[in-house]
Amino acid sequence: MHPYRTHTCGALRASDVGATIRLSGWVHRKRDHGNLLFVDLRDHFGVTQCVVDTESAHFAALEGLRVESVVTITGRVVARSAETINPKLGTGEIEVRVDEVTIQSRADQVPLQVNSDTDASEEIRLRYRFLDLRRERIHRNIMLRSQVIASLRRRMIDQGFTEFQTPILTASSPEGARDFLVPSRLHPGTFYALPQAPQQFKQLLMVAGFDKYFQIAPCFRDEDSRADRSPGEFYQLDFEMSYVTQEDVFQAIEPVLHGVFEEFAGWTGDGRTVSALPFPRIPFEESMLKYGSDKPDLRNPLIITDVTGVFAREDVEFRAFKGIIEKGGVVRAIRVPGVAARPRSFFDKLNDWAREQGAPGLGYIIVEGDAGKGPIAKFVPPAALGELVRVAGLESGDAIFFVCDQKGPAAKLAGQARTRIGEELELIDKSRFEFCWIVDFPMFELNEETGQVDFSHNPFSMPQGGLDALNNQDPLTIKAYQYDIVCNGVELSSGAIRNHLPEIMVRAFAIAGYPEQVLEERFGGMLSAFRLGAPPHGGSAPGVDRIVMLLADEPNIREVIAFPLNQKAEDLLMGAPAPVDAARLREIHIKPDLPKAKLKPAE
RNA sequence: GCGGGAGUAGCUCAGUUGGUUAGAGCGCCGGCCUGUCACGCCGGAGGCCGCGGGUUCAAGUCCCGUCUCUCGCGCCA
Repeated sequence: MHPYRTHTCGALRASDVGATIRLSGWVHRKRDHGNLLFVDLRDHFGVTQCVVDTESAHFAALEGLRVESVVTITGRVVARSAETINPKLGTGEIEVRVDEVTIQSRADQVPLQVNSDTDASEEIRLRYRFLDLRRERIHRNIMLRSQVIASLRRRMIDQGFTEFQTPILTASSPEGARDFLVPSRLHPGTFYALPQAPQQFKQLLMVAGFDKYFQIAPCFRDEDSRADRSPGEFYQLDFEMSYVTQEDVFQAIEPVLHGVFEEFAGWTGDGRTVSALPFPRIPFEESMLKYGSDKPDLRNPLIITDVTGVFAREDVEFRAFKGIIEKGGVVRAIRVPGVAARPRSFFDKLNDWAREQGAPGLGYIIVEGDAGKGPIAKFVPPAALGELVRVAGLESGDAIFFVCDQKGPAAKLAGQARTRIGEELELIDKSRFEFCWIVDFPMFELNEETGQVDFSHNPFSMPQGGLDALNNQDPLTIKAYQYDIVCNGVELSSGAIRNHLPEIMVRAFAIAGYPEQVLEERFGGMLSAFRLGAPPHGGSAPGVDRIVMLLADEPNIREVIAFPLNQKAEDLLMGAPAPVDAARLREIHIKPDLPKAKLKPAE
């Protein structure tokens, strides 16, 4: 017989009754009845109940074992009597009578409870991640992650993509985040950068003629974390295609994402559905207006409208808004159906929330019949109210909330209010995955601080209208072939049709204030490639961690990463980052210059 | 860098207006229990109340400082 096991802890069924078998696993839980002891033995595959009584020489050995110890149990499979069958367990029709016990590993008292839903603190969980990963929920998440990646890979290959590897030790890429740097030993004073994305390499692969590239690519960015953004490193389904239009890119990747979400929508067991193909394409401007965001959650039925015209009317004398409108501001409104009967506290709470966001408040009008009610209704005479009702599509019983500010901040606050109200009223249907493409991003934007025109996103996107637009159009009106894919308010990726023409690149960089020399210095490799025959190409890179997070229905990205860094980008289990010997530092020509307060003694 | 929340037993948390010896659940240790499956019952150990200072007759509780964790903003596709 195999020294460790003949079956896994999830395998035994009624048909195995009578067999002599061997199992190995962790002691999940013990139920000690004095002369009768039940041990739930757990491994990756499941749980099996093992039974031993005082007749057995092994009773004491098992009784004295703490949970999470590892044992090998040899015994006979017996059927459970009808009333002791456990339907919650796959192996619930049987149990194992213990004949022999080998203790493989004794566990001390555990710092977090593996067999319980009681949540431990983030710090404890990360310090003892190997224990945390034994727990059912996160164990399942990591398995989901593996299956999602396998599915993505299979679907990409089926679509005719080829998987490549690109360097980890490389030079800075143009993504705009802070690089992780690796000092060079052979070239004193110089550094590699870890890739923020394989951006330039995948474009070079297109120039090299490989046509359809993909990679489950590790990406590194030295930026602070968020609940949906892991610090340091993350994975993207990075892909790129040659001789494609924007629409070709959408049609290539949509079925992959749709397919994966369909495949795993049932993972949480609550009947989730995926929006139909093709996913809606929403221009950036429209998204900012209607949803107040470039990553709208389409499960939220609330829509924002522009009602600047109403408050600009001569018969409306609401000075607070008028003053802002005269300085070029706008009024955005959110129609919220059927909340007229809500208590005053509902409106006050939203007003307080808006103040916390730094706004003067969240004005509103409640529509009842032909009349408007609420603090600012008195400034809006019947004719103006009529226009408001028409513009915003109001019905009796609705409320309409107002945000007034300059265009950018107004859109943003209205978007936040839309989300807030949607959550408050539980309007967001958690059983849906709603995808959309956001298209026509602006190529340039005005830098608020410097007043200069700057790239608004990836500088390597192709401007719509090409060189002609760059030469003859107001830069701030030029759109790019740049797009994001969004699901349930989560930005899964951005992508673009790339700019493969050096003369357009030179002109675009000139508009953003970079002389040709800078372009040559930083991206000379790509430029020279584009001067030796480059195909038109484009692609995108959906975030794998976020896809898994959505499918696992987890609010935090760390729940779908086996060994995540904490919020301060530390690995508490491995002890990273850590100081290194002076000798190692000399070798790589580094002399630390530490701020005094941050000096920590090397342990 | 900035703002919100938190830090009390191995873990998760409660702790009233400042007032005896700081509690609960789970875990741990011991005892009882032959059909449990979150087994049950009895008993016990375990606390620098994050750390430092202050106010007070008296501080887990109030004040100041500081550290740590966490969520968000800035930053970042």
